[in-house]
Amino acid sequence: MKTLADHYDAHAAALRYYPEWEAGGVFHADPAAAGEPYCIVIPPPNVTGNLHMGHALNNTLQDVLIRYKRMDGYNVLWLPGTDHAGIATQWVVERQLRAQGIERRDLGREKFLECVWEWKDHSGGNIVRQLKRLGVSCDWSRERFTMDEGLSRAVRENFVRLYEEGLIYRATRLINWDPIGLTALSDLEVETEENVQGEIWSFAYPLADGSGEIVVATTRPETMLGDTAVAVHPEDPRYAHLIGRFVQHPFVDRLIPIVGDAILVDMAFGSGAVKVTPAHDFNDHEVGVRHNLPMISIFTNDGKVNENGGIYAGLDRFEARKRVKADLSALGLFRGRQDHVMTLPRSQRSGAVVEPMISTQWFMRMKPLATPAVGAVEHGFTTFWPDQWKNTYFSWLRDVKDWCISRQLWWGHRIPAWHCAACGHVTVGRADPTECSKCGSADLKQDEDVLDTWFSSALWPFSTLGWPEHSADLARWYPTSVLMTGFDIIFFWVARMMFMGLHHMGQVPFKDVYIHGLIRDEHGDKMSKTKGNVVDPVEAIDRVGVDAFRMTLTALAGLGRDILWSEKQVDSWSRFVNKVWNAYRFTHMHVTERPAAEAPPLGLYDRWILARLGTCVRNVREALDGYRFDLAASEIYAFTWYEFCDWYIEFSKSALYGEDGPAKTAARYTLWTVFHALARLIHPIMPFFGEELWRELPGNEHAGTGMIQPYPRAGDFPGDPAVLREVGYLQEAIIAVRRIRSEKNLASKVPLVAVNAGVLTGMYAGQAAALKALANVSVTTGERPAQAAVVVVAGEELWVNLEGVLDTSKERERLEKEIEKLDKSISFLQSRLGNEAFVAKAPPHLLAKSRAELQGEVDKRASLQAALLAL
RNA sequence: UGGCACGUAGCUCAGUGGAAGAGCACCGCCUUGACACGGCGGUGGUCGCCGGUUCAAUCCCGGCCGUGCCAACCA
Repeated sequence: MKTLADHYDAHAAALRYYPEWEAGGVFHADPAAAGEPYCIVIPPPNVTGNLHMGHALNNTLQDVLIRYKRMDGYNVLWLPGTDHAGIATQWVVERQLRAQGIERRDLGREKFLECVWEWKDHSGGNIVRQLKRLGVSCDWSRERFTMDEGLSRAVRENFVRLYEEGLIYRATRLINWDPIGLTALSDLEVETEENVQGEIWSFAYPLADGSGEIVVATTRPETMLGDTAVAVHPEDPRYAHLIGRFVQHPFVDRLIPIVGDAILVDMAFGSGAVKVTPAHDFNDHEVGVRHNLPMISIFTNDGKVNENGGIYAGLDRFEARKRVKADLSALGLFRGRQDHVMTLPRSQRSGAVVEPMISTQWFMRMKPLATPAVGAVEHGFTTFWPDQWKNTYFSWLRDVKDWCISRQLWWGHRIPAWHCAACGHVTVGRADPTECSKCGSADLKQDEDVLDTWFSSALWPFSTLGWPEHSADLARWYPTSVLMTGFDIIFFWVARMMFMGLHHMGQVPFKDVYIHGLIRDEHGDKMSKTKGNVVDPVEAIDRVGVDAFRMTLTALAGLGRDILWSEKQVDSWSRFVNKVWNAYRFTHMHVTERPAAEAPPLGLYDRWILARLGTCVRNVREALDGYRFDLAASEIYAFTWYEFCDWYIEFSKSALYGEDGPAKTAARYTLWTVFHALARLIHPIMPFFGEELWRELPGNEHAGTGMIQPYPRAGDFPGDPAVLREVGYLQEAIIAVRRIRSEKNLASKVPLVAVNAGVLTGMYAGQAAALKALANVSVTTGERPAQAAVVVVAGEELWVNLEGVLDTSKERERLEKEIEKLDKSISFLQSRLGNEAFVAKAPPHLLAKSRAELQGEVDKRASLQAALLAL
C-alpha cells in the first residue's frame, strides 16, 4: 500500500510539475495539430510591472479556460506577452533618474532610451516569473513584447497604411495637454477628480463705447487673458442688442466682440453671458470655430503664462489666477464670487491638472473605423459577457472623437514620418526615406513624437500572431476565441482592437469578450497603497498554496460581480484541498492498483455516485461554457464534499471493511473511477493538485501528465433515475432518524429499532446495512423489542413520517396555506386542460401535492406527534 | 443630467414563473478506523417598497427608495 503524506504539499507540487510541463512542451502550440482552434492572447501586463490581484484573477480565469479546452481536444494557443506601457514606464525611469539628480532632457534621447531598456531588461522578467507561479500554461516560446522587432514592424505597417488611406492625419487642434508630463494626452488618459472645492468668480467687461458693462463668471479667471469673445444667447432680451458690439479687455490691448451663440449659452444660468477662451476650453473652442474667433494661446507647455499674457507672462497658471483676480478687483471690476463644487481634469499618469492647448498632433480618424466595430457587435460576431457591457462599448464608439495618437515622449514607437526642411512636406514610409517624396531634398528630420502606447496594443491580437506576414499562426488562430479583461479598458483597448482587427483582418479579433470584476478588500473597498489594503497574490500563494488560491479566485468569479477578497474566503475554499486529499488517502488505503478496465457489477451506491458524478461533470461543463467560473467551482466542491465524501464514502465502508467479494470489488472500482475523473475535472482550476491526484492514482504511474488527458464527459457516467430515487429515499430516512436522535438527545451509539416501517423493511431492506452504519437504526418486523431505547413509530412511508415527528403548529399552518394555494391552481388547471393533459403537463410536485395527499400529510403528522409525545 | 448594474439568512453570494439555497458566523451533540482544516443535527429570510400581468411572482412588467459604477457636465 502506498502511503500518502498527511497533507498535500502545494509548493512541492508546483516546483515539480511546472518545469516538467515546460520541458515536456505541453504548453507549446502547433498550428498543424488537429482539433478546433482555441486561442487567447494575453492582455499584456506592463513589462516592468508586478503581479497584482487583478492580474491573478485575469490570468487564473484564462488558464482555467485554456486548460479545459486543451484537455477537451481543441488545438489551443495561449499567447503571452508584455506591453512597453509608454508614459507609465518612462515616468518610472524619469523618477528614478531624478532621484539621482539626472534630468531626462539633460541626458538626451539616446542615452535616456538606453536607461529605459536597461530598466526593462532588469525588471522585465519579474511579471513573467510571477505569472508562472500562478501556474499559467502559456506558450512561452511565443512570448512577445510590444516593442520587439516584429511588433514594431506591425506598428509601422499599420501607421503607413492608415496614413495612405487618409485615416491618419496631422492637424492643429485643441488637445489635452499634460503640463508636467509635457505631452499630449488622449481623452481617455484624462481622469476627472470629483468634488473639488472651487469658486465661480464674476467680473465685468466694460463695453468699449463706455455705455455699460457685461458681467461674466468663471472658475478660471486667468483664462480671461485669452478671451476673444463674450457670448450671449441671441434671444436674450438683456443682451441681444449688444451682439456685434465690443468690450474692452482690461489688461491687453484687445477689443472683444459680443457674439450670439444659442448652443453654448444657457440664458438661465448665471449672468447669461459667457467669456470665451477658444484656445483653452473645449466648449469655447467650438464657439471660436463657429464664429471664426482668434484663438490665442496664453500658456507655455509647462503651464506658465506666455508672451500673449502681457504683464502676466512667466507666471504659473495658478499664480496668474491670483494676480488676475487681484488686479480685476483693483480696477473695480469684481462682481462677486460663490463657492462651487466642480470636477478637475487630471492627467492619469502625472496627476497634473490638464490644460487644453492648441497643438499640432497626429490623429486617427475614428468615424470610418468605429462604424464597423459597432456593427460587428450588433450583429453578434463578438459577444460581451456579461451582455450589458456592450452598451458601454456602443456608447463610446458611437460618439467617439478622433484619436490623438502622438505623444511627446521618448519611450515608444517613434512616428515614421519625416519632415522636409526644404519644402515642409511630410514623408511617411515603411522604410526610412533618404529624400523628401515631394521635393527630393535630403534634408529630412524624423518626427520627434512617439505613438500612444495603445496604438500598438490595438494590434495585439493579430500582430502577435505574425501580422503583417501571412503566418501559419495567424491563419490558424485568428480570430481568437475570447478576450478576458476588466471593464476599465473597454474603451482604451477592447474597442480599439475591434476596429483595428476589422480594418486589417476583415474579421473581429475575438468571438467573446469576458469582462470580469474588480478585486476589492473584504469591506468592498478598492485596494490601494494609501489605504494599505492591498493583497499581494504572491504572498497569498506562499501562504495557502497556488491551488487553493486559484480555487478561491475561481469560486468568487461571478459573472458581472466584483470580488470581495478576504482571508476568510481563502481559508474556506482552501479547506477543500485538504478535504479532497483526505478522501484521496482513504481511497489509497483501499485501492492499490488500477481496476480492470471493464466495470465489475456495481451496487446501488456505486451506481448512485457515478450517476451524480455524471451530473456534476455536465454542470461543470455547462458552467465553464457559459463563463460561470463560480458555478463550476461550487459544483465540483458540492459534489466532492457533500455527495462523494459525506455519503458515498460512508456507504462504501461496509463493503470496503467487509469480506472480499463483489461488493468490495465494486466499491474499489468506484473510488478509483471517481478520482480518475475528479483529478481531471479539477485540473483547470487547480492544476498542480489535479496533477498530483492524477500521478498518484494507482495504475497511473505511466499515464503521463494529467493536463492533456481528456476532460471528463457526462456521457461516461450515465445515471439511472431509479437508483437516484432509491438512494434519495434512503438518505431521507437516515436524515430523519439522525434528526430524532439529535432532538431527543440520543447518542449515536444508542441503537434504535424501526418496527414494521414499510419503507425500511420492504423497499429498503437491502439497505439495512447502510441504515445501521449511518444512523445506527435496525429494521425489524413484529413486536417492539424490549432492548431498544426508543421505538421509532411504525407505519407506511416512514421516511416522510419521521420528518413529521418534529412538526409544530407553525409547520402545520404552512402546509395548510400551501394546500389552499395549490388547490386553486390545481382546480384551475384541471378545468382548463382536462385531467389527462393536466397530469401530463403539470409539474411533478403539483401532482404529488394533491389536496388529499397534503391533507393526509397534515393529519398524519399531527397524529405522529401525539404518538411520539406519548412514548 | 443620462446610461448600466445591484438590493435574497448577521456577513459574502448562488438561484428559479409553480414547495426559499451555499459558505462563513451562531447554537447543540460527537474525537466512529480519510479528514477536528472533521462529522451529525439545528437556529436564522413577508427574497428593498408599492402597484400590475398570471390559476400561481422572490423571479416577468411599471413606478418608487437605497447603493455602486460609467459617461456627460454650466460658464
